Amino acid sequence: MATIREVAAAAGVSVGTVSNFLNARVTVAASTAARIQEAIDLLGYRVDASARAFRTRQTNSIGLVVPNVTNPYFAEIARAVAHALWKHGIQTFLCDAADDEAVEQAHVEQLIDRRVDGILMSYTSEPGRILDQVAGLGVPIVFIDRAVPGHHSVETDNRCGGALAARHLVALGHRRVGVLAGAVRLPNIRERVQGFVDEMCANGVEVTEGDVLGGPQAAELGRRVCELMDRPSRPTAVFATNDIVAIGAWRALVEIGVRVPEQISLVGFDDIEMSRLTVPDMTTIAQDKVGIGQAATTLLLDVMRGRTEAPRHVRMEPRLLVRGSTARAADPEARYVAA
Amino acid sequence: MATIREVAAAAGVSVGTVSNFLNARVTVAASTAARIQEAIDLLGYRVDASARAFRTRQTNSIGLVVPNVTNPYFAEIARAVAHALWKHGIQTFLCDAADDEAVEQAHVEQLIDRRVDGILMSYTSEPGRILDQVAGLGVPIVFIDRAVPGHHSVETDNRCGGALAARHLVALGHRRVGVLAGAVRLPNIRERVQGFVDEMCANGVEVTEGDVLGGPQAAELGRRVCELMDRPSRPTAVFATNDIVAIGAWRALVEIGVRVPEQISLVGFDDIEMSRLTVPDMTTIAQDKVGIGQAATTLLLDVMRGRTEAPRHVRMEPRLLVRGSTARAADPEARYVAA
DNA sequence: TTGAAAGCGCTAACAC
DNA sequence: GTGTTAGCGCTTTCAA
Repeated sequence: MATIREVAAAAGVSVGTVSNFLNARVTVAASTAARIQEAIDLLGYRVDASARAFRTRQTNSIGLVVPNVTNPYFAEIARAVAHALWKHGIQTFLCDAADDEAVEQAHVEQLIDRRVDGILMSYTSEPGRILDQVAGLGVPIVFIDRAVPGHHSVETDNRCGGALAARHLVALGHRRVGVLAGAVRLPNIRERVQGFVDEMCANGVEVTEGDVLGGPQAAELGRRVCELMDRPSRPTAVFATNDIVAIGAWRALVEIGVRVPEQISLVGFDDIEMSRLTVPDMTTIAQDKVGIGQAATTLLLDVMRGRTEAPRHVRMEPRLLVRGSTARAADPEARYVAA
Repeated sequence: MATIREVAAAAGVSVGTVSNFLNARVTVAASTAARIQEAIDLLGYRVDASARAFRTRQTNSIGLVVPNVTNPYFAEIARAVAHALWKHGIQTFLCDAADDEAVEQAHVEQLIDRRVDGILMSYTSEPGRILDQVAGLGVPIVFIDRAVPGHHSVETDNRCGGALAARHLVALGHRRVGVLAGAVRLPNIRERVQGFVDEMCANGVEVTEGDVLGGPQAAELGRRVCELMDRPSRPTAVFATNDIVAIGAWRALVEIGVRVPEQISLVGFDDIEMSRLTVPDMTTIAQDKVGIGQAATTLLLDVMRGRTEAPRHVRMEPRLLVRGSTARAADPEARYVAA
C-alpha cells in the first residue's frame, strides 16, 4: 500500500505539501494540487488512519458498549448512534457485553487501550470500576439509558414511563396488577417500577412486593407471568419493563388459555418492532431510540471538545402507545371464579 | 497517560526490556519483571494499541459488516463472531449498513483506512466494487451468508434449507404454495427459493412466478401475503425466506381472519428467538448462527495467517424445526369456497 | 506556497 | 538478559 512519501515523490513535491493537501488546512496551489491528486489516483493511495491516529493522538473513533445487541432496542440505539457519529467522520466500535460483566469490563479496557476519543455506554454491571478507569484517565463518557450521578447521561424519563403505564391501566379500571420487573439492580428498571408503583398508589391501588417479579430481563421472565396468575389476588393487568418480557408473558398467557386483553391486559416498554407484530399488538411505552442516539452523540461530541463541564442529564419523554393488548378490566370476581 | 519510556525510567531499565516484558517474547529476569510490573501499576500504564498497531502494521482488529443489525439473525452472528475473535485477542468493528449501499461502501473504505487485519461481510449491495478494493489490496475477506465465486465464504446450505421446507409441506399434503422471497438479488435468497421450488417440482407441485413475491426483506413483505391469498390458486402454505417476513405474514393473516395453521401453513427461515414466541410458534429452517460465526472466524484467521490459498466455501447444514405453524393441508376446494 | 526535519510510542534487530 | 537505536507514516513547526 502506497505511503504519503511515495505520493510526494510521484508528484514531485514534499511530504509536507501532500499532507497539507490531504488535510486542506493550508491552501495548496491549484497546479500542485492537481499533480498530487493524480499521483494519489495513480498509486491508489489511501491515508493510513492508524498512523494518523498515532501521530495526532486522535483516533476519530468512539466505543459504544451495550449489554445485549440481540435486543432490538439496543440494536436500534446502536444504529442511530453509529449513523450520527458517522456524519462527523467518527467510527463506532460497537461492543456487545452479552450480559456478561467480565466481557463488559474487557471491552472498556480494550477501548481505552485503543485510545478511542470517547465512550458511550449502557452498562450491565455496576459502573464503579469502569468509572474509576475511564474518569481517572479523562476519557469522555456518556451513559445511555442509565443515569450515573456525577456523569453525563441520556435516558428516557423512566419514572414517567412507569407512571404512564399505571395511569393507562387505572383508567381502564384495573385495581389488581402485577409487574415483570427484570433486572432491578439497574436504575432505569427500578425507576420504571417505582414510577408505576407510585402512580398506582396515588390512585389508591396498592402494589406489594409479591406483585413484582425480578430476574434476567428476557422472554423467560415473561413466562413467569403464570406465577403472578397463581396468586390469590390474581392481577387483571401486568406491566413488563421491556417488550421482550411482555411478549414472553403474552406467549405464556395464550398458552395457558388466558386471553389478552379480554382476561388480562399487558403493557410493555421500548416499542421494538416486534411489539407491533404480535396479535393483538402490544400496548407499550415507547422510547425515542433515534432521539436518544442522537442526543447521546451530540452530548459526547460536546464533552470531547471540552465544551461541557458540569454533568448533564438529558431526559427524553416516553410516549404511551395504546394498542391491542390492553382493555377494560373485567369483573375481577367473575374471572377469579372462572379460572 | 504514561508511556513505555516512563515505565522504563521508573523501573530503572531500558524501553526494550519493558517491551520484552510486555510482549513476553524474550524472557525477562524475575526481579526485573517485578520492578517493571511495579512501575506499570504505579503509573497506571496501559499499552497504546494505536502506536503498537502503527509499528507492527497489525491492528488486531477486524471489521464485520452486516446489512442490518436490527435483524436478530445478524445480531446473533455478530455476537458469535465478536466472541470467537475476542478469544484470539482481536476486536471486532461491527458495522451496520442499515440496508444502504452507500453506507456499506463507506464502511468498507473506512475499515481499509483503519488497516483492519481482515473483513467479515454479509453484503447488501453488489459486491463488485468492494471486491475490487479489498482483493486488490490483499485484505483478507470472508463472506458470511453469501457465497462469492473466487472468495472464501461461510453459509448455510440454502438450497437444502429451501428443499427441507418444501419436503415438509409436501409431506403434509400441500399442493398449492406461495413464497415470500424478499431480496431475490441476493444469492442466498435465490438459492432458498430455488431449493424450495425444485423440491416442490420434484414432488409434482408446480410453483409459478406469480406464486413468488419479492421485495425488501422485512415484516412489510410478510403483510403482502394477502396478495397471495387473493390469487385464484390460493395457497394452503407459504414459505418465507426469513423469520421476520414469516412473522409479518402471520400477523397479516390473523388480522384478516385466516387461521394458522388450520387454514394456512407457514414456514420461516433463520430461527430467531421471536419465531419461538409467536402463537403458534413458527416452523422454521434453523441456521446455526453460532456455528457460522465460529466457522467464519476460524476461516478468516487462517486466511490472515496465509494458511489458505484456494477459496474455501464452508457450508453449514440447516435444520427443519417443526413447530406449530404448519399442519396438514385442509381440503383445498372446501377452503376456497369458504373464503 | 513549499520544503526540511523532528518526533509521536512502540517493536525488533543487533550488540553487549 | 538487557541496552541501544532505527524507523513505522504521518503531522506540524519553522524556515525559506
